[in-house]
Amino acid sequence: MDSKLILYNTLTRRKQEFEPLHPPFVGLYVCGPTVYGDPHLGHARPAITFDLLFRYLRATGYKVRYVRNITDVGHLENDADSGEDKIAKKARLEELEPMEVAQYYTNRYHEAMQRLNVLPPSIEPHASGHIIEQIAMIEKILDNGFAYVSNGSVYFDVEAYNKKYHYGKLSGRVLDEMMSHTRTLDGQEDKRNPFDFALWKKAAPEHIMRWPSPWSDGFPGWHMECSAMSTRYLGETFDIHGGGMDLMFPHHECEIAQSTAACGHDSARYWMHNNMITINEQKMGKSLGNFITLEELMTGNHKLLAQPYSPMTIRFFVLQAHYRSTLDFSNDALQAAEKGYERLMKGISTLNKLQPSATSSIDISGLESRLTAAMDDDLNSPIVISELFECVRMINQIHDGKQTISSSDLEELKRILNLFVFDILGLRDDLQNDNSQLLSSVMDIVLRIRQDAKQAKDWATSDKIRNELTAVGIKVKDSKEGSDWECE
RNA sequence: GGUCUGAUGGCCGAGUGGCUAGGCAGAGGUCUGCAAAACCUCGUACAGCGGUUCGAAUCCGCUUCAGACCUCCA
Repeated sequence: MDSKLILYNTLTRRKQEFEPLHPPFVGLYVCGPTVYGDPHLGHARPAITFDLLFRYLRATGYKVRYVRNITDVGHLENDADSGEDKIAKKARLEELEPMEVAQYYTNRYHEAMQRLNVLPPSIEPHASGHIIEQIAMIEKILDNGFAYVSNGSVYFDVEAYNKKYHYGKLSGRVLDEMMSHTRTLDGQEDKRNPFDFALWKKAAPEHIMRWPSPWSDGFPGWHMECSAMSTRYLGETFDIHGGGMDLMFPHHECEIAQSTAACGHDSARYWMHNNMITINEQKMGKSLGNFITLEELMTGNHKLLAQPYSPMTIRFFVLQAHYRSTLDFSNDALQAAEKGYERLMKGISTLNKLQPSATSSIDISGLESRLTAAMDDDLNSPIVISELFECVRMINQIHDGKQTISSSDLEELKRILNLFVFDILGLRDDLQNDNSQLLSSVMDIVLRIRQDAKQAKDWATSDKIRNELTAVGIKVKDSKEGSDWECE
């Protein structure tokens, strides 16, 4: 496929042509979930966004190493807290081993991702499994003079770093301005400056998750894991770093600072950030308590949900908006996505039933390049979908006998749609179920009986068959050629 | 207060100097014994006020409103 991918790079605040360091290889790192709670709709956005990127890069011939971490340690409750991290806190509440909690929610996350047809990353490293790498990186930062030890903890010296480099280059912040607007919090007496952040934190006696280090028994700071693991698996410099917009500051800013302080140069060349899913125009998030878990969405078991929504409805809903736009949740929007998804899938199954003609009255020559151009333009999946709906209209016109398609065009159309609908957008036809083969044979019999009744103008019988099928969720569709059917 | 986004028809959402996506919902029609599906037609929308331009939803300025980040968060 001939493509020239353009991506919006948060670092430069503009769209740039994507040029990998070592083609055909691409290194992609994305911030994964913190596994202390059930995955919610907010988690679906970055997962699907970067799944789309992963799939598209692969479809265009790149060999991608996609690293997405599991954060199972290291997120402090807050700076004013005793330093106990979230996982340990949750563990005490549930009286479970911390790793049991992490494993449970990791499994839950994987289940949800599988249902959303999100491909597993190439490597899924755990923060707890890379303490050694994190300690080594902290030592390097200390050696380079951009960190200091204080009372068993290690802090990043933002001021020293900013003299040589630019702290704030990603988020557009200026250190001097930040200094004049920073509140002083309690429990920060170990730090030289309030905006210094922890690289290593000494554990309080009651803290369960702890590891030995040259400075104290403790645990790594919030941002260390991503710097350490991206370097470990993708090298000091790699192609793309992704994550949610809310991670831009401080998380990604600190990652840049850490990697630069340790290695002397930038790590990721392209920074990509997906936008948030909002609910009543507010960010959906754990801290706001307005989130809907993916399980609730799929079962409909939540007071805001009018009905359950299938995983593919959710995926389609996410893909119908561009990843850098906020996407507002509502039942109306989800229901529209559900209908749209069904229309697309019905179109694909109609395509597979089409009979070719000697010639084509339709023109599909520009289709693939339009679809590719849309994806190349910073992953514009909404445009891809609008093109696909044009195809559905075309398919239905052919089905209705209003247009014709040659066998070579038919094969080409099937190839292109399979590529974009299933391989790149990652949709799955969930409208077909496992018993479809058997059901289809049974339906053939039933419909033949009904056809006989119609021939005999026995409308009472034919209507009875149709009505009773409708009652169990099977819709009968009559046309000139005969009868067809579909499940609700 | 700082940094940064955004405001598009009933709803969701692309686009971003002239040709004004797409889906859902709605109206009319074709087809059909009826129904459904499908197909055809239709809404002329871009927060407000100025400015630039032959021409702006699209560029510039101001105003209003909303959101994100600045403490864990996708």
